[in-house]
Amino acid sequence: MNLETPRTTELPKSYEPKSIEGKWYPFWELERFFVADARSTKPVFSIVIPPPNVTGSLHMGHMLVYTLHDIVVRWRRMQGFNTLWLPGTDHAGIGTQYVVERQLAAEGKSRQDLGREAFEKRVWEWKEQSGSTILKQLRLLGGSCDWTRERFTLDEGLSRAVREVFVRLYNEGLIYRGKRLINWCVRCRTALSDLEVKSDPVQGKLYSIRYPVKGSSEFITVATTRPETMLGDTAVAFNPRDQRYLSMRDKTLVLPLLHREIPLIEDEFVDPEFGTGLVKVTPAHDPNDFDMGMRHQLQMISVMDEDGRMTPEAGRFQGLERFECRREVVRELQTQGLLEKVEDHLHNVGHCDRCRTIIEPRISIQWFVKTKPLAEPAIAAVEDGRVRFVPENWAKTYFEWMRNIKDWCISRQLWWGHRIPAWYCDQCGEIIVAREAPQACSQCGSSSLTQETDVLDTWFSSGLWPFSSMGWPEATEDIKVFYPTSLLITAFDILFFWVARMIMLGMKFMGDVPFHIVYIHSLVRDAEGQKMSKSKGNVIDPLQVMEQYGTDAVRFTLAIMAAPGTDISLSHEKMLSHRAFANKIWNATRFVLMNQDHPTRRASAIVSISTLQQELVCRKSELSLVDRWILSRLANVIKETQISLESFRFHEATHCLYHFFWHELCDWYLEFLKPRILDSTGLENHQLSFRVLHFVFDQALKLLHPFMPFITEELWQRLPHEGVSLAIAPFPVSREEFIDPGAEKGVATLEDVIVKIRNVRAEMNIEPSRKIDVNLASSDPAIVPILEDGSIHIRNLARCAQVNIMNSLKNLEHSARRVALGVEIEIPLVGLIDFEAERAKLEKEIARAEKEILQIQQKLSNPNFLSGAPESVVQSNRERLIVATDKFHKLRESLSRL
RNA sequence: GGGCGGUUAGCUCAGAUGGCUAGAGCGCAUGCUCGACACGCAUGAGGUCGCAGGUUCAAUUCCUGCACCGCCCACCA
Repeated sequence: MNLETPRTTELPKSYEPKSIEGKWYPFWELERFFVADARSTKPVFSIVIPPPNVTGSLHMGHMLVYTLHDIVVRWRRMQGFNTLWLPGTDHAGIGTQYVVERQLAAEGKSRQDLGREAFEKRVWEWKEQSGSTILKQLRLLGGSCDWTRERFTLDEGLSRAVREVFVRLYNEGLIYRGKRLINWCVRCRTALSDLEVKSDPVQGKLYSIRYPVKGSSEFITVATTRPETMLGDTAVAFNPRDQRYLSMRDKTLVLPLLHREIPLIEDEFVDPEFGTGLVKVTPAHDPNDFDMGMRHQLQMISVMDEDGRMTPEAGRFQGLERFECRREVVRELQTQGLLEKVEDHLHNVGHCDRCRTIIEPRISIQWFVKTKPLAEPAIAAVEDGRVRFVPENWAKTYFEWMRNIKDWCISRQLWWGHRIPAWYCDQCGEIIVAREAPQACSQCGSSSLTQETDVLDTWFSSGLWPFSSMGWPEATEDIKVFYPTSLLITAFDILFFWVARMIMLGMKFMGDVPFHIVYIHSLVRDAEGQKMSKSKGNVIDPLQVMEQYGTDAVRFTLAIMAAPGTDISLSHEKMLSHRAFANKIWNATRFVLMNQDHPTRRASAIVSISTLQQELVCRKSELSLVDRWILSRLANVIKETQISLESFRFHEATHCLYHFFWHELCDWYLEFLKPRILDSTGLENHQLSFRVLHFVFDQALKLLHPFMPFITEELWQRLPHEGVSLAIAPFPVSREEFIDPGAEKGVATLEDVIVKIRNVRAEMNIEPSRKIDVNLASSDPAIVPILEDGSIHIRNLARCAQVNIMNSLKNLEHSARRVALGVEIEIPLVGLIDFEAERAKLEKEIARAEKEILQIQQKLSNPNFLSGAPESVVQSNRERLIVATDKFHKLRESLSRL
């Protein structure tokens, strides 16, 4: 037990986040509170970070996902779990390479100028220089990661895991090398997976081209958006159900410009309704055509190279850039009278996800993962609930994709990444796939081997993250203890890229799911609901707003807005109001601190919290109504917080705590207590009340700590406390003994009575300093003792001189009457207000209202006004009339009561 | 073309398995230098819960259709 004597340090009147945020993180880290223990016997809670791009810096999306991580992790840690939050970064192959290439471009250089080795060195340097930025920022926001376990996807250990997986999948035939049509980015000069292609609408043209029929003067017409690809055509197709072309089925066509003979084929794929019902088939440059080419054993002619320039196959168009070639082809066709028509055509075109260049479907030799066999167990794992999605409708999206999964192109012609562990024998061409570089060819024994130059898709290594980060393929302690992880928190946009692949690879190599729950968080948008982007200039920088409003306020804002399934429209107003909440916490606690030093209250600080709680349970009968009430409310709030957190309803947990702290604890409980606290005579029961107060604040700060770690730690350390840090203090547990519906109902009645009296005071303009008498009556025998008990509070909070509790009201003239929850209220007004003056005031206002009504009515009955004035003006006058009439009636009512 | 989500106060949004006087923050109005807090306190105004049907004793909540907005996937050349 570590108890400190209360401090009397003067605290600033308003909360200054900067003055305290800096000191706690180093303390937590130094004390190793966040380090998980593989040998602990406590129940385990583990989570791995979605590794950010190593060269990235914190944006609001990160801030949200890390805040949610930290809330869950801190909560579980306080609950006594052996908690691991494993941090790290991703090498982000194409992304990082693109960034460094742009840097080089600014120096007027290309990666080819440097050469592979020098380029890789350059990227590593960049990584060393900027690689820890985002992790430093993660500390700033309070992320309670276990830094002793930090990993990087290109670490030696993780690279070993990558090679191990590659070799095993290859040996099982689940990785193969093949010549396929893939998505090619001519700028990045690499293959991409289907997921890395984003299709955007482009305003293009649809060209109708005539293909002459061999041995006749006839021709047929095909339509295309990409005339340059016709140079690679190896057939024209129609649907066999299409009667129009059946008679032509055996004809041969002559490809314009190149005069190559191509067949007319029949294929179900062709839609007879579109265009002429005839499709040119270019197997080497279109996915659908590729499939047709495979079905009909068509020749595949590549007319474009890896830079998007025309190959020798394109005849005299060789060397032209692809769009230049398009113009040339069109012009040539036109000259020859083969261009029938050109129409505007809006269609979707694939773009490189990274650099936005238009994708070129291209045939090349690449490495693929055969995904179907991996997908099956991964689908089953979600079907039978071993992996659960929150919100659960995401499972549908997951199934949809997984059930239609296509093979995954994993090779990239990049230099930054895991080099594929395959070697080619220069002698016999044998392919050797191995964990380490082989000495000699397994086939011919030649020692002249060349390693594959391609690297792997970044997501290949990310897909192993939950176990590679824990030391796999070694059978480490960490894997035994922390795998499968408890939870994954991530955004929906990497559901396929990452989540699906982790499930597939986890099932395959660990024989178990990588996590039990996938929580899909929402997108952070700006106040207008727009996506944040640099070009729109609506980006909110987390570091800047953390500075401006305090980290805790920003965290709290994100959490309270994180309703599952809806996007977050982040605004400065929201963060401002939660900064105010932090300030409220600060000042309420400051109030307690300012008053705890009185000798009669010291006693409350001498016991531990658990002892104090037990004492309050035992002495419940001695507690006052409001003490029993706040303890009951606290117990219910703990329960609600618990339930909300268990179901990832962060917005509910935060709402509940916000309301409890501000509107119950501060607005009512502290106000109820003030007279006692300020009374320094030191009566025994005051001391008990103070113990309740102390207990409630301890619990409230603990409840808030996962959301607002800095301010709560600071204040808790200043209060008498047990333990060295809130970070490892026990999370409150709801005690049934404190739940007291009677007290809750009683205080609700008191509050309502007080509100109704204030209501009258405000309406009648009774000066705040003027004390009034009230008569209260209730037919409910249970309420009478509550009123008697609470009359002191009614006097204090409604500023009453006398509170008379009676069987029935006196029915006084010149009084105001109200009904609260089961209580009738009567307030004598004689002597309180100057009836004459009050009446005169009201009559004057009534006259003014009448005049206004008359004026508007006159206007509205004037046909000239109605026809001449703009509709908006007429409408606003109608509205004004309604308002004025309403006001008039209210004033009349008040007058009649006087 | 298929799928998902949204439509509730002036604004931004909560309202899980149907029943509360439909809530919060900001904003607005009025009044408060009441010994924690003006980043505050008190009081108040403001809602046909997108539209049309249906189920039910009861629908903001469940079902069907429609309208508008946003997103994802697949794409017809």
